[in-house]
Amino acid sequence: MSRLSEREWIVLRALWHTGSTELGALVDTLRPATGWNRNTVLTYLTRMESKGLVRIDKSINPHLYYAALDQEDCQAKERKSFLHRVYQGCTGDLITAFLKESTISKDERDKLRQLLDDMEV
Amino acid sequence: MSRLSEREWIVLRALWHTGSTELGALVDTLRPATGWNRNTVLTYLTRMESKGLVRIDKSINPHLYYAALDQEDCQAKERKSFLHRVYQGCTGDLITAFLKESTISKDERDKLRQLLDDMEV
DNA sequence: TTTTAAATACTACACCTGTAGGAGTGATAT
DNA sequence: ATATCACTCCTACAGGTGTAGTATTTAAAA
Repeated sequence: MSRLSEREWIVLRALWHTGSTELGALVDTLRPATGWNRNTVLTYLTRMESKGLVRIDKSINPHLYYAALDQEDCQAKERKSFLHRVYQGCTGDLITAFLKESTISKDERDKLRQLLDDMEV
Repeated sequence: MSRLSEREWIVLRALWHTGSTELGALVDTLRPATGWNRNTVLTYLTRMESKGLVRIDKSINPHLYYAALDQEDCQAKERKSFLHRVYQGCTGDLITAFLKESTISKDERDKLRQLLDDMEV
């Protein structure tokens, strides 16, 4: 229900990326960036299962771990929370701030312009 | 050092808004939206002081409470964290997502277009 | 100046989070 | 078959967070 923690995002990103994973492979994936101990990852997974963030297929051995939530749903929830927490709902200010500090490519700028144009009724 | 919690944002927003505040006034400001007990607010304030988020002027009575951090700095930190956590650093995707679900006014759209144009070297 | 109302200080407690260690269990390599 | 190594389960523990209650001090009102 509440917001995902930093670590939960890291775990979910890995699971979204790989689809379904055994513990060992997941640990290997995560270790370079995080240095997490195998049991640390396992604890995260089981805690996240009880929160409904992860699904564990225990019918086979080793178990298979899945993200239980849709990535776009999680992003949407996080967007909403961020927008209100940091910008009190003012999307214009938010986008302006991101835009000003970004170094997006010409292509991306064109795509955004296109999006803006499409919004004119 | 670590990210601000939801509650910490709420307290800081109030303090940014009012500049400096006595406890009673702060509680009155916060209660409608939060229902927080006076001592709950006080606990937040003292904990936030030890984290360097709030400054307390104890030379007078009742004490005066201030935000110890700059709002724009906090927003920038949160933007950075959000960008990487949720969009792995891809500002274009992020802005697109916010734009698509927004209902920003024509004025704001024009301002954004202007910003994009200014970015063309 | 005594009562009262507000403010502060101190304490509490349950739940969450980060981070594993140890013990048992199952599969695998020899 | 047995030793080994990964995997799972259970346990632990410190520090953070949400949410106050109690006790004490200060200021204001009567």
